[in-house]
Amino acid sequence: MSATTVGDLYGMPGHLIRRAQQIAVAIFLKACATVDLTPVQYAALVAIRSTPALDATRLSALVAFDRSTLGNVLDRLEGKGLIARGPSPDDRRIKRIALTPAGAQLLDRAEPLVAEAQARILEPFSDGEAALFMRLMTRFVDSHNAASRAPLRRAGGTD
Amino acid sequence: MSATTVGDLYGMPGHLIRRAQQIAVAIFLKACATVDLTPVQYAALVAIRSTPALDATRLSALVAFDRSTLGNVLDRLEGKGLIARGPSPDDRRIKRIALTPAGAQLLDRAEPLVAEAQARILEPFSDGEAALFMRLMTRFVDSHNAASRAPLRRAGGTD
DNA sequence: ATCATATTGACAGTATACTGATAGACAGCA
DNA sequence: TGCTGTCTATCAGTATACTGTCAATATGAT
Repeated sequence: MSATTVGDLYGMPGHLIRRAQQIAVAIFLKACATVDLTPVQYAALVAIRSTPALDATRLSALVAFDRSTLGNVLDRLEGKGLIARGPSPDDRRIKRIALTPAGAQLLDRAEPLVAEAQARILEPFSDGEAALFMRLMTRFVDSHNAASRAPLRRAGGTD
Repeated sequence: MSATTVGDLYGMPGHLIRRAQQIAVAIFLKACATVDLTPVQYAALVAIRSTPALDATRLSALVAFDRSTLGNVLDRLEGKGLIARGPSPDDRRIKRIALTPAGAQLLDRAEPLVAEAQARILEPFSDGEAALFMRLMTRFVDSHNAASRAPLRRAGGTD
């Protein structure tokens, strides 16, 4: 039989990945408390800044968000005055998304904080281990890219 | 200067970990569709089975859930008839949690499915890489254990 | 015994994420 | 032109998480 025990749980990749995500988010939020940004909001702002005339569907593919979730994220960013949404001249289905000046300014302030958070996330590792960790994780998400509902699709030209 | 671009995002540990979690959950849910269990629900059931006279607070520490979230998880498990909650004879604040026969049976059915999901999660890796991945992840969550709101605390005796 | 403190379970509020459905708009084809 | 299929944004429903708060209950110190 060999029924699973709590101890077995700790050795399951799914459990470790869930814990890692809990931890990474907590570190990010703590580091970015002064700019009041979540990891997802930060990623959205970065993608919006570096991609002109972006629409929600393309944004969701760029940063691997679920489309259904993205609408709420954008609502919050718009509510905070960090982005603006307007109609597209070409296609009336599309809403174009752009940073406001306030959004661009906040993003500038956020960047060093995010860099610090990322460094803190890798703190348990030596330089070599960190590189190895990143290589393994990159291969993991690349190999499994199609497995989640929100697969990442890199932009055509802009980045 | 050197403003972050979308491409930089892909190389951030936080982003990779978020993607990995998306992927691992998707694989789990697909594998366990026939038993209708989420990763968190499965972990709760395993912990409940292997720990007699468990209460919610101790359970949350065992599997590193947030206590506020755990109440809802237990509500759902109770609604599905998989667990039962009753008062403790010693302490009227505490509700004891136990598996129902239906819960035990479902857990038995779930276990091979979960094992398959865990194997599929590690599929991108060779055996050696998978072991390395697990070692790095284990050290990661152990080192950062205190960083999240729901740090894991292993049980005293039972496991 | 009483009072200060801690613990337990619960709740409201916010944010992320997925499923599935829908309405509006576009594009290619008969 | 009208039909069909596709794409866009959005919504309802469910599940996971975190913050902060609260009342009821225990516990330890006095």
